[in-house]
Amino acid sequence: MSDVPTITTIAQRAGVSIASVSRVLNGLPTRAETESRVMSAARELGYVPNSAARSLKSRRSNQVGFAIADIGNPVYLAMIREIQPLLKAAGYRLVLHSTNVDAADEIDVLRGLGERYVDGLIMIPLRVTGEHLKMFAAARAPIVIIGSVPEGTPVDNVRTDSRKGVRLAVEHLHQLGRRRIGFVNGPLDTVPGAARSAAYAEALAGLGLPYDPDLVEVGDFYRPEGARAAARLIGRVPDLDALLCANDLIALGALDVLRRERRRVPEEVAVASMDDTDLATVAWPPLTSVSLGSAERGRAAAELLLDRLAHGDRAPRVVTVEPRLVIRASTVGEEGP
Amino acid sequence: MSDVPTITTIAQRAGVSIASVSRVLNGLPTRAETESRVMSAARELGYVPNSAARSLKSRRSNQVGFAIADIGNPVYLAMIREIQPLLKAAGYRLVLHSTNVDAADEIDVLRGLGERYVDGLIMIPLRVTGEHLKMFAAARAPIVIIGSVPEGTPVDNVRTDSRKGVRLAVEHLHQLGRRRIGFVNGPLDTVPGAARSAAYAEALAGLGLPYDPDLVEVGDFYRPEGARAAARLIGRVPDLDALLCANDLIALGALDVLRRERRRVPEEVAVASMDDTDLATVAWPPLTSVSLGSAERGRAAAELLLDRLAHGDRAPRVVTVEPRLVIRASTVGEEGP
DNA sequence: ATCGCTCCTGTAAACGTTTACCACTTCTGA
DNA sequence: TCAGAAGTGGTAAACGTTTACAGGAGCGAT
Repeated sequence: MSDVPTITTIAQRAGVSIASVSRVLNGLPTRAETESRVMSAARELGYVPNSAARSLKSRRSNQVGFAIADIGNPVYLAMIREIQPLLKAAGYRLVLHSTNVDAADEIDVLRGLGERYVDGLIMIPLRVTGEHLKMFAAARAPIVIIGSVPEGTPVDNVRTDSRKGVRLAVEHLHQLGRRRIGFVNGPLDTVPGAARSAAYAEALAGLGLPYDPDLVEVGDFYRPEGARAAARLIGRVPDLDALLCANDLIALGALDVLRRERRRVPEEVAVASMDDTDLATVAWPPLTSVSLGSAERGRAAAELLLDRLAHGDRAPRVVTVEPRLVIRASTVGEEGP
Repeated sequence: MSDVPTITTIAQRAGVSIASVSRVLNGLPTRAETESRVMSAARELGYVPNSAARSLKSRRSNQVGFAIADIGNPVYLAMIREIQPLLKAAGYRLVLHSTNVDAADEIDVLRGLGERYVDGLIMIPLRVTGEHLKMFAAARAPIVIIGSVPEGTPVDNVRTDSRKGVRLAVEHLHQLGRRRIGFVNGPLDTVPGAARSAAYAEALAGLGLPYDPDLVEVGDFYRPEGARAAARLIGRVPDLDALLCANDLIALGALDVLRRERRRVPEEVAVASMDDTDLATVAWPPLTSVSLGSAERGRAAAELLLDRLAHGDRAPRVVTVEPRLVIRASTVGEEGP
């Protein structure tokens, strides 16, 4: 294969200057003959513009980053499915960063913004440290954060009212007559863990139920540890009649345990969870789960970013997505909806 | 915010030339004093190298593309989970292309290789057209294809013996005494659809079972259509005693239908599928599924690509991953393994 | 014929790096 | 003391684009 053709090659072949070539290729007004000479030279050579050179000159990479803790979690998947087509339609490529649940890795991604290989970033930080805030403020490219950030942080923000989401689930279980409502949470030093922990206590208080620390167990956000945490909880509180899990993966683990222990769901223990991922409809019984609008959040984040990329500066905006309880058999049994 | 610092800014501040700055930043031998002056200037300015300029000069983007038909399918997810860390460890970013099950979109991605925004590409084409082959041959960056390509195609290739995979499943069902083994497949004009179709017929022949076209139903590779196809099949062949599904999503749809029709699984109808994604262990009953080694294939593809990126030209290589039958309750019941 | 206008195109600079080449300094060994 | 080697750093070119600027052709109006 000979050398890769550049506009210089085209210019020689067409007998014009590189400026004319560039103008033709970018659709600027040109004499018809010049245009056709350039176009056919380009076609014959199989010319494709070099994106590095174009980026260098134009100061735009046409790429957007999406940084998540772990692709394994289907919540993020639902978001990517919304984000990717939107970006593509707007002419951006998607650069995926999976940060392995590692805050230092997240900081690295933020620092990487300085390299300008992306024009903007959507990030779902698992925890927001002071370091994060410093990087947000110093960032040289627009950032959209999915999850909560402190007031006044100079980034666009898409959040969900997870407090209300937890309340919806707890009230639902309460309405079904359950009074010993256990809670299996993820790490308390993560954004969702902390929020759900507070919300659980608040929801109980709102219903006049006592907060019993024995009813709470903390693990991580994945199925195997979810199963272990649920087992600890059930072992400790045999008269448990409902279980709220901080996400669907934890709930799958809990279902595994309940099945092993031959506790009927929902007759003996009703199970509800959060995120309403695809897994909720795959599990048996299908999981009652609080939808935190993952798809909507993904879409909103992409729209915020694209808007900012297109229209430049404006005040940071906050979009809030309403949670929605999706009732399935794991709380109401098969005769349910 | 003032202007973004470049090596020129640093050079001025440190009182040296840009060449020295570049040398220091790249760790080339330099006098200690120069080095420290440059380093502190860089630190004070918060310098971050510009990736477009670096790419332009070095002719490497430090990015690798991964093109799949649809992120929704958990098979691809398993692959990304292997690929991403490997690439990251080698200093490459991952650019994700979801092509919406659209061959023209795939061609676009291949054409995009000419832009040189990635140093290499891993692709899972849903069908391999002549156009694909032409692009493979003309590609200006290394390509790894997951799935089968014709002999002699100048790309690295990771494949799995899906023929054998289907045989494993059919033989398993046969061994369980099933004789009316239905097959729900995806589109026949896709690589996996065609391969599995042929393999199913072959496996039956190998067992001396007749091939009955009534036992085969074609839909797409997703759950809703999987359910519809399974319903058609069951309606047409009431004495069906086993169902092989071309992937896990189809099987989930089939389970939905069987549950609705109150056919016990596996007592009345044994269900087996292919891909062995996470969903297989979430479903109820857990799905017997043929693992086509998605994780291994992802890892192998990443390793092939990284090897080629590091060591340049060599003959195209083919890696084959052995399928493995994972037996669960959907064929052998709960007393199973 | 000259002027001014429009339209087109070429020259050259710029984007931010890396690196070949050369000049200068310092050191080593006879 | 001096030749030569080794070490160090500056100048400038190059990567492949886009684009400001200016020059030239063509044309209608004076």
